[in-house]
Amino acid sequence: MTKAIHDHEEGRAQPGRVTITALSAALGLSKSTVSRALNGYPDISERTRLRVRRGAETMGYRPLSHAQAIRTGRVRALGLVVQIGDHDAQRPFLADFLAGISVAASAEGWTLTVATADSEADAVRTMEQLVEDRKADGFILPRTLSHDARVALLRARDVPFVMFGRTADPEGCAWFDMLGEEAMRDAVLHLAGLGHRRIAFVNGGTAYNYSRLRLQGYREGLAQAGLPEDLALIRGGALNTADGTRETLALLTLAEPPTAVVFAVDHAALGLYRACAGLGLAVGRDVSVISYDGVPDGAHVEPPLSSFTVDTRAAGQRLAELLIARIRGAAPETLRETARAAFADRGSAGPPRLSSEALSKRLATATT
Amino acid sequence: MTKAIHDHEEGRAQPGRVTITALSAALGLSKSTVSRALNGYPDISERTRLRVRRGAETMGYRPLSHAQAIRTGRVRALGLVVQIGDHDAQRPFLADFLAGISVAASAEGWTLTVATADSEADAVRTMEQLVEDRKADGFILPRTLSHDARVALLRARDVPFVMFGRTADPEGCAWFDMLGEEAMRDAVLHLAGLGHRRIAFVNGGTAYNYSRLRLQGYREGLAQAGLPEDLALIRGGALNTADGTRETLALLTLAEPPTAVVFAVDHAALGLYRACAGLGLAVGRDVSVISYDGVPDGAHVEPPLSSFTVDTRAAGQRLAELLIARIRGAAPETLRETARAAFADRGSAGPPRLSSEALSKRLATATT
DNA sequence: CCAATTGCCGAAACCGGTTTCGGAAATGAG
DNA sequence: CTCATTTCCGAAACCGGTTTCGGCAATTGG
Repeated sequence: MTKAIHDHEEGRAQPGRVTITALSAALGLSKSTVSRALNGYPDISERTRLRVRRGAETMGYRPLSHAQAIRTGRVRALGLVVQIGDHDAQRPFLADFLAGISVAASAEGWTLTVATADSEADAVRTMEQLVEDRKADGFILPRTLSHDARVALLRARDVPFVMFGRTADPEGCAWFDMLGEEAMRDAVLHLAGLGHRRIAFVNGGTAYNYSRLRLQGYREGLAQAGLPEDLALIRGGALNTADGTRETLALLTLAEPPTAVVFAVDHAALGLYRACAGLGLAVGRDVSVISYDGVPDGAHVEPPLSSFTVDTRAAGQRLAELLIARIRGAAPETLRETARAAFADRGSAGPPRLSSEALSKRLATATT
Repeated sequence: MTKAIHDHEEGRAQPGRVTITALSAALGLSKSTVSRALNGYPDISERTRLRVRRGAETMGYRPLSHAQAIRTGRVRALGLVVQIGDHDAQRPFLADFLAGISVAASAEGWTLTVATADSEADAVRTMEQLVEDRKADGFILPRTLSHDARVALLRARDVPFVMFGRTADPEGCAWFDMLGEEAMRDAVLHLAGLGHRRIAFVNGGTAYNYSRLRLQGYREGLAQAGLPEDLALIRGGALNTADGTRETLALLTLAEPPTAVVFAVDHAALGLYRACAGLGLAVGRDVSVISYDGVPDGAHVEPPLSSFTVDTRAAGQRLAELLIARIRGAAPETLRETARAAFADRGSAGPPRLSSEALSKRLATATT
């Protein structure tokens, strides 16, 4: 009679599960002793602790995280809010990123709660919900902005988080990041070493913090190579192939066009291929290009795109490990790591066949 | 003194949260009455139920799912185990798929628990863990196989699930699926209508259930167009661009090559572009192609790939809705839906410029 | 040798919900 | 008007854990 509207066959405790009560009974101990033994309280003798551990092992006892959560407030879940349509470059990485997080999380018995959002404001709202409903104990923040509303929220609410990327104000922030600036610097040095004198730079989205750093790396490279900085050769806001094509055309129609271009984003670099194809230029010979990300598509163009590749899976894994440490109480200052991107030299960068002047002349005749 | 090893500042009930006890006190009712009122029990008067609803609304009461779960066994979370490295085609869809699921789930106050696996066996193990730890109340199964170990597990454990795709044995299965067979049939009819007489088919992975259906659709198209079936024109196992290039070359070097090719998978179809480029053939003129999936990359080749596009986001959304209904007790037989893929005619399929014989002859001269 | 600690564990309260059970009041039948 | 049903709600048990509190035994200090 007294029955919920939506009734399934559920509701009763499942038979197989061994609870802490069953375990304590089997061991002849009280629930509280078992609980404290397993959670590392100091007022349990080493002998008992060991006995409890072994008993739990053999009986296959696994505490239900949501039963623990009711008292502790922690559900042993990491949170990730993915911003959709943010920019296309994010997508190919997602599966690998998730794989890395998932592997690190499950190694510690944690899980991953994923939500999506279609704007930064929406992301903040979504995270707020997840925190409110205690669906995650902390968050991984991909694509950190220079001034990030998500960081502000989490700081205010005192929710643990780890950024994939660094930020302007490091106060209370933990992070893992790739050294994009070093990659850009090395790209310039590599091209300069091949003999290029006019090396352009096409940056990604300006709001992202990485853009600032990569531009800085490009400049550092020029300086170390003893090359002058030409503002006409620095462009930005290129996130996808169409953007890349546009920026390439703008660069090549300059009075003194570059003979090599460094891109901050692979997908934009792929646009250079299309621009060159339209102009009858050979990539890697007439125009050289080096980029950053290591997207799979880059291997399928001709010549394959030379790029600093990021191990997204490893990044996800490390981020999850850092976040778990953070949730367990480690100070954010001790949880800051960076890694280098590996240069995959695949042939899109070679010695300049034409000088800037010759290139300019050839383009003038080609387009008329 | 008595303190856990890893102590953060957490542990106490957060101040802002309004519990069911607080709500019931404010209403002058008992906890049990409030609980039953909100959960639709019939032994609560309509007047009281309304009063409770309003009170909950104004006080901002939101039950903690994990507190409910301790008794009900349900955590209001959907589960998704993504198979990594399964095949590349899956990746670009992932973000949209997640977005769809996420949106439908959060509309009902549910969340999404994601894990990854690198094989089917691993996926089964992972799902078992999630069920065991009650991290998900049910699962969405992407990429259904004809004989799926995941289905066997979930059936045995009586865990609700919904498939993205159909399966050989529909017993107890709910699903949402795209009518790939109709798309393949229509592709053949479209090409036949343009004048093509020799139309090849390159299928995807044979283990997937969709492959069986799409092949069937191709055959149906031939039959309806009154064209003979030539086994030499039917190939399979092409999942990525390299596969597609290989299969295209195999087809074009036949004594009687096809003038048009239908692909079951966009990424494989992109391989045809590379094969044609190598052979000096113009896609859409010398060789026509129609494919299936609607991946973004298809829009960036020349001419853009004509493809039956799948609205992955909508699929994810519908799947989540179906799964929630299933978890709430709806019979699986009532939760089976299909949708058509929309044909995006972008120019890679045109009337045959060369006959099969002429094409063969031209290829013979080109390669020597 | 006695008092004060210390080490170790059990009893019980608690977390925030759900569900069972029983009883008072209202309703209907005779 | 009485008695049997309903209708509707409260008290209390319960879910599976964690944490507080207190007590007994063994140790230490003087």
